Amino acid sequence: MKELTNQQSKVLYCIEEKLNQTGFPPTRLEICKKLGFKSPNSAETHLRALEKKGYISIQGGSSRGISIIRSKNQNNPIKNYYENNLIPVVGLVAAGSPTLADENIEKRIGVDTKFFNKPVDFFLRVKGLSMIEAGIHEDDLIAVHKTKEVKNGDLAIIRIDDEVTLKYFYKNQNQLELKPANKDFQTITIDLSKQHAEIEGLGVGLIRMH
Amino acid sequence: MKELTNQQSKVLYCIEEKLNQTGFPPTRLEICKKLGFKSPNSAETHLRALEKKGYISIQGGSSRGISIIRSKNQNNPIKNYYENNLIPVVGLVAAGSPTLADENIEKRIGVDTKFFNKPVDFFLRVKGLSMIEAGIHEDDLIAVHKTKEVKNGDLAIIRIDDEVTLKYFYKNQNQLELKPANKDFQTITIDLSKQHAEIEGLGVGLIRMH
DNA sequence: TCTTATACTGTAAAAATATACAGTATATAT
DNA sequence: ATATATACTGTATATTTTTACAGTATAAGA
Repeated sequence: MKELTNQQSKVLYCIEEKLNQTGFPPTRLEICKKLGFKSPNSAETHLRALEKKGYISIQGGSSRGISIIRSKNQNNPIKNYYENNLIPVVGLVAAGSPTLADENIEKRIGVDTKFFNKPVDFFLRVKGLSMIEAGIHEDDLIAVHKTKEVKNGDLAIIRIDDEVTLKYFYKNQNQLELKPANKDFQTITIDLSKQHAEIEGLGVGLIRMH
Repeated sequence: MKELTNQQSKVLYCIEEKLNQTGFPPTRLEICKKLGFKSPNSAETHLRALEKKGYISIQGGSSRGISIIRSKNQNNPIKNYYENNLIPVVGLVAAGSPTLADENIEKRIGVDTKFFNKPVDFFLRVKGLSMIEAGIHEDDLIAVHKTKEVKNGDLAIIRIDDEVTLKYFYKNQNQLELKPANKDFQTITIDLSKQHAEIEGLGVGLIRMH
């Protein structure tokens, strides 16, 4: 299904909301009022876009003739929610691998996988203060996208033997540098011809609970 | 609940059917066509009777403004889903109030309200660097729990006139101190007997997208 | 008997609504 | 370079829709 723009999502939500509140869909003008548009045509064009992308159908010549199209795996939002959104939280123990094996999963949390810019495969609980100058605190959760494609300067999750670490990634030929964001910590330098390092993934987000 | 006549039941069923088929209620004329009436007033009077007996409510001045009144315990899973999981993100503009008015909502994101330790009412997008030493960066999202109950040292969202700010909260009698987490910024001191400050809520979490 | 509710037809006007058309502007893809 | 999609304002009009009013008729209750 084609992705919606921010504005299109708002219009779709506006329709859902009106349906939930009143049992009937909004008019163009009601959408405008709700979202601050000044021309009924603003609503109209968004509705046409939503129709084109298959999210709604519009019955021409009828007032409020908007139907939300619910595809098969969409029609049970609660089931869908739990299947798609309970992401595991993995504790980063001193010498442990961040695998998704059950014994490493602290809990699961309800976050949309598509919430961050890249899909989230798991969350990693941060230990230590090595990244504090990057605003990454102890016990923060780092949203990790599993990938081997990590560029220089990226926040990466790297495993060296059984030790997992979260650092800035820099690589030149066979030399791998893992830089902390804390003056009190030293850069880890690895000669890849002598020692193996596994790229576990990319840090694509952060969640903190106060 | 008052009993319905045969014809009134037919009209009520006609509304249900239309809702199931299209997602929006019928017009007077559509009811007439379905039930064989020749005057829109036939439908009108039946609708008034249904309203009087408490089966539907009619929103005057609106097309298709018919809502079927359902007993309280009938839970609506879709409504429930959206209430629980699509949390608004509010942009913290330089001089703006973090209200949930639609024009201030950037978008909505799929996060369980119960995910943080306290329920999240909205997310606030951080502007500026005044809290950077607390690991709060520009464009981070602060999960806000709407409350007036804020203790000294808490991360609070405070509105002074139209200006909204995120700071550490300290209060002694009439003196309110809002402390930044950045050496380059100064503590805001407010004499509450002279100036009003509104507690908008408590920061209960943080989300960052890389 | 008189009122009230039900159950309709028929007409008309006011109000709500959809929708086309003419613009402006920006971003992205081809 | 030229389309195409997005994201709007603003105006106008045809159509849809509500809703009031004027009737007719039957049945039930006070």
